[in-house]
Amino acid sequence: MSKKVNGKEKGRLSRQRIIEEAERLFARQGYSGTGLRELAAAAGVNLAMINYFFGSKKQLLKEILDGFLAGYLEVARQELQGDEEVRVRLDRFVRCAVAYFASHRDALLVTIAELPRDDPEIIEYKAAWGRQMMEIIDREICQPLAREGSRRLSPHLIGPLLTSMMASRFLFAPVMERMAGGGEVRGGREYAELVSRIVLDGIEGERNHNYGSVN
Amino acid sequence: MSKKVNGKEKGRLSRQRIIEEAERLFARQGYSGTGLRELAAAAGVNLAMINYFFGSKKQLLKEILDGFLAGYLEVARQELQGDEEVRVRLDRFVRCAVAYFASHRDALLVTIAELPRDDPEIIEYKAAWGRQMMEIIDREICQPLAREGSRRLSPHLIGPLLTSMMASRFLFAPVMERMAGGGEVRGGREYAELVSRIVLDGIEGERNHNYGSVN
DNA sequence: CCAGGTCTTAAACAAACGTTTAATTAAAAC
DNA sequence: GTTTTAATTAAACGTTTGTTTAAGACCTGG
Repeated sequence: MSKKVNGKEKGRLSRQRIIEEAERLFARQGYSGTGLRELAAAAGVNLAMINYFFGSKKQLLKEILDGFLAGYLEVARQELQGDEEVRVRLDRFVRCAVAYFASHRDALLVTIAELPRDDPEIIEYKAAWGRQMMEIIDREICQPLAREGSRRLSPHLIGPLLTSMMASRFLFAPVMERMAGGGEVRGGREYAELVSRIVLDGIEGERNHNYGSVN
Repeated sequence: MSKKVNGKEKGRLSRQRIIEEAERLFARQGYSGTGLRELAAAAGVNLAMINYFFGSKKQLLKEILDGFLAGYLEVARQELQGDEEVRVRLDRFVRCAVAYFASHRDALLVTIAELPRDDPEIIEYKAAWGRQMMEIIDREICQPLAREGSRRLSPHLIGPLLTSMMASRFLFAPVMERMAGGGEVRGGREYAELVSRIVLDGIEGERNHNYGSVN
């Protein structure tokens, strides 16, 4: 162990290690299901360090959620806006967001599992993030699509829908891995392509569109 | 309060009330975040009744997961098989599954939030359910589509994808409700239609399919 | 009426929980 | 070299946790 750090960095490293282990444990056992003693042991720090750095367990959770959601929002901003047509930007966004999810898998799982929780300390801040996300999706996807003549889509439905699609693989991964004959964790590349294709053209993908109306 | 039940039914009613309140509380506070005393108070029963009926807290969770997943599997079996073309059956399945999710909202949230947990007592049983689900989806969707000439789809990707799409609205609902200017819980009918349309034809829906290849 | 099963209760158990305190070490600043 | 500041430690705080126990209430079948 490299205990000989420059001094000033020592605390920062402990702090970082706590966050990383918290994401790992919260994803596997849940936020409430993970004790601070177990977390401290996994991170190799003293129990009191967690409250020293973050003030409380809930504040640590907030920091994890904030870090992940801010990064996701950043991806949406960067990939969804531009002069290209909606299809191109949507395809780019899906690929980048899936890649972002893959590299922040634990934080993603923590965020999704804590989404439905109605803790008053956290829900309002999640709503604030949601408002920004809806704004981007409405401006860059829904409005352009409506201008092209497609039916008007509500960003409040499309936003969660897109996010859930891109996250589905990671959400189900623990179960899939336990299933025989499949589920080995392959590169997320082809998965991103599948999601993009379905979002753009449906499950049959760029063919067979000459069916009559259904129902 | 109708305390005057036929006698033999009394226990069954208490048991039922415990399950209902457990779904409600687990959905809002998480499984680990809900204490048995709080649950007992909400259900109007004595603390010891929970262990009397279910043996342990984890067994109660298992029963909730099992009830929901069995119902979901039943919907998939009933709506996905038949002689109609894939599009028709998929459309029907999406509408029925969304309706099922809507009427079992709390159990759905509990199930999704507990999906990534790797508790050895539960994960193997979740995997058993997943295997049955993958079997149905492969037989009724992936294979017929491949026969029609579409690209071969992996049920291990399509299954979680479909489920996540149909669940997205309910998963994000607590956050959406807190957001201003939208998110009022409207009937799931138009939401089911949106999901079905995207699955079948993509986000632009039944038009504008004459774009060139992307990227 | 009484025996037998189901259901309900209050009380206690050890263990684990999140948080706080006070004392100590180590590096930085002056 | 001394003062400040940041990082780390062990120990204890009072609650709350899931579970168990033993006794009592209730209704049912004989």
